[in-house]
Amino acid sequence: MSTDYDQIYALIREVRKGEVASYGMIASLVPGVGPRQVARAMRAAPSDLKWYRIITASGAMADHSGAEEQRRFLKKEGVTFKKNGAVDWSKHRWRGPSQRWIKASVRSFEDIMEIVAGWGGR
DNA sequence: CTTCTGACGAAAT
DNA sequence: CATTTCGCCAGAA
Repeated sequence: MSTDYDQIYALIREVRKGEVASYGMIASLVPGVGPRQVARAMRAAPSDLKWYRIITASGAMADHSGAEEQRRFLKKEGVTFKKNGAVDWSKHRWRGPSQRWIKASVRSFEDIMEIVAGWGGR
């Protein structure tokens, strides 16, 4: 549904330069949406969306044709990688949505906080 | 309606 | 770590 996609895009716009989020992290904030749906939304992502800030839970680039390009974009934004080539989550993990986004969410502030806490802030 | 297919994820091996 | 297995679930065929 287009509505879900818009929710997903809105969240990704919350991820700032030098930060990265996983498909699962984004999905967990949109009721009824799973990781695979976030991935599906990426295929039709608006050209101005910073799609490359979304990676897999393991820290690797998802398996798609633009993976190499994605790695370059992230590097250019200052994202660092570990020996195995995966993004260093402890240094670049997205902190969560802004206050403004939370207010617009159907979910309670507490629920959002619990979800974000589950990402293991480190 | 049934099957197949993923820019995924968590757990098991 | 790397691989495999299975759960998920919206679209396409």
